[in-house]
Amino acid sequence: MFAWDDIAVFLALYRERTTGRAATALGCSQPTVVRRIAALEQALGLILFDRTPTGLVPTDAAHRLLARAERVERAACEFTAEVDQLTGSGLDILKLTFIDHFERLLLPVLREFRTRWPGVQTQLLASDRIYDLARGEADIGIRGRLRPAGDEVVVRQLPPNGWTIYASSSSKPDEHPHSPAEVADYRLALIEGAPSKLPVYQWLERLAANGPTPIRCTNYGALRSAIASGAAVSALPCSAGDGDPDVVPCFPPIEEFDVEIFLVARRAILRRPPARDLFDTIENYFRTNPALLTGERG
Amino acid sequence: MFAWDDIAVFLALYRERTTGRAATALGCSQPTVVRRIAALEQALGLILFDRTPTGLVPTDAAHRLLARAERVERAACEFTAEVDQLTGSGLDILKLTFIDHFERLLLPVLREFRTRWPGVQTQLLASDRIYDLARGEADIGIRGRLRPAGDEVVVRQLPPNGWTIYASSSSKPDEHPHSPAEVADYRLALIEGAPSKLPVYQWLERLAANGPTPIRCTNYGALRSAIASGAAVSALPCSAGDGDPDVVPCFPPIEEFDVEIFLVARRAILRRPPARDLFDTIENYFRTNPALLTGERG
DNA sequence: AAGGGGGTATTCAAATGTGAATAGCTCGTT
DNA sequence: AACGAGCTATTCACATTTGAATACCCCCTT
Repeated sequence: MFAWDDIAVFLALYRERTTGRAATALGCSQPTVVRRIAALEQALGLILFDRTPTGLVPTDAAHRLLARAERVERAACEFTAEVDQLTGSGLDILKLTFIDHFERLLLPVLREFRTRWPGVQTQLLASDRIYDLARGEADIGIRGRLRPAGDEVVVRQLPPNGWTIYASSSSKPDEHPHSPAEVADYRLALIEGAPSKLPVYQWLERLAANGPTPIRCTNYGALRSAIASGAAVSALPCSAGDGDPDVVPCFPPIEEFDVEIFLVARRAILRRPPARDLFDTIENYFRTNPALLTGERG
Repeated sequence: MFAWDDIAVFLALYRERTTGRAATALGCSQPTVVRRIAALEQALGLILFDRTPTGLVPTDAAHRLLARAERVERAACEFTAEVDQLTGSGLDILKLTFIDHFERLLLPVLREFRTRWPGVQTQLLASDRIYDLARGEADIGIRGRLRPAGDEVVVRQLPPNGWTIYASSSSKPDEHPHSPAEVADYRLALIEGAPSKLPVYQWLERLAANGPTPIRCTNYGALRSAIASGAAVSALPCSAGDGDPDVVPCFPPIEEFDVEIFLVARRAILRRPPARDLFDTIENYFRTNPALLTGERG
């Protein structure tokens, strides 16, 4: 059996990509990170990172495990959130809830926020459940598709989340499509579950019906792996794909597949300066860097 | 920040009720359990257990935290399940998925199973997601309400899960109802989310509309606390309430609120003797102790 | 009243995990 | 070719955590 704590090491390493940065993120020393990740790999019987002179790069196994690891982290965050409700010490804690991969997109913002307000703790809650901001289950969040309603919440529309087709960054120019019309000629990866209802994946489903047998994935992590490995091409949100060194966009985002995104906060919480600051910072961050969401357009 | 590992200590202690048994369950020594739980309480700023000469009894806070802690545990189990899929070493692992509190109900069975088949590992997967047995995401499970279908799975109907109204075990006879007709006269606790669709809670919703303002809970743990504390009465499945020292049934289960329960296994997995054994043992366990599910009926 | 069995908490030597310093590696630059 | 920046891995003295033994406490039985 492995130590659950080591999952935190895995996540920090996955996000920071070097043992040194992961160590500061975890609040321990660099040798400790080396040992703990080695111990985890040993316990799991699995290589999670390839060691390179520029840092650690996650193996395929690591990509497939990411979603599960994040679930553990979120469950732990919810545990502490509940603790804080019980102790009533929630006064200086901000509960955040973002759609899936946005957590990573906002890492620099959150890091800077934590240094600016060292006394304020931030907690990331699970996003697969719909946290009801009006009831105080979360303070600030980013929601997709449906505009949140109600007097209790303040809503700001962000630049739309663009989507396009991605291929492995190691693929040659002729191994991936260069326009939507060419997509049908390549092996596709499809996603199952809730995301499969997005227009872009429904489009891919229709294309796949007449093309080579598609690869079916149960979550974004697996989908990403399928693309990164070069086994297939598929759609990803630009907010996830554009920052990912292992995949490249095949062409600019397809506007009709844009998904609306909203920054939401409890009205009450915004009276507290740190919350107001974070809210404004996030809004500003995406307004000044819209390409993070929309992708690079012509 | 606390150590995620200590959540495992909390869970073991919650289930075993003594530091000694928790220690053997965790595979560490009794002093370690004492220190780790003390450290956790210190870190959280919360008393989780009252120390008595007969063992540790969970405080109200512990009851409210149980569900969150179990989520962490399940997420961790899913993590290892994924690891085992990746390493292909899943040969001697049985993946189980039960509806919520059944995990605790089956503890004695699982413990005995583990001693009878020491080489076989058991993993409990999250039950809030529907694990598809046919696809091999889980091997053996207990499902409610809908009879699972398909050629890939073997299904056995278990005795129905009975439901009745429970009150605090410290309440006096005149502080709780003695028949369904009297229920409307007491303060009720109601549950939100998926369980609220069960007939028994819909009945309570209707009763509450004309009675004192009800207490609303978001999960079974909170509901149980509300009842145990004496703040309200409400419905619980007999499989959960009858084994709970802090609550007492007010009258025999109401038959019309019975919920059908099915034991399910992948057909393929039953060819392996340990799986077959566990399957038969669980079925037999509930057939010889139907009251565990149905409750004590006049 | 004495004794025994169940529990929690404490002690102390031994095992384990930790961090500062550093070795050793691969790059791009001079 | 030498250098320095940036990284992973190792070393070793030190701090922390662990477990066997045991103290201690409560309660039931004799």
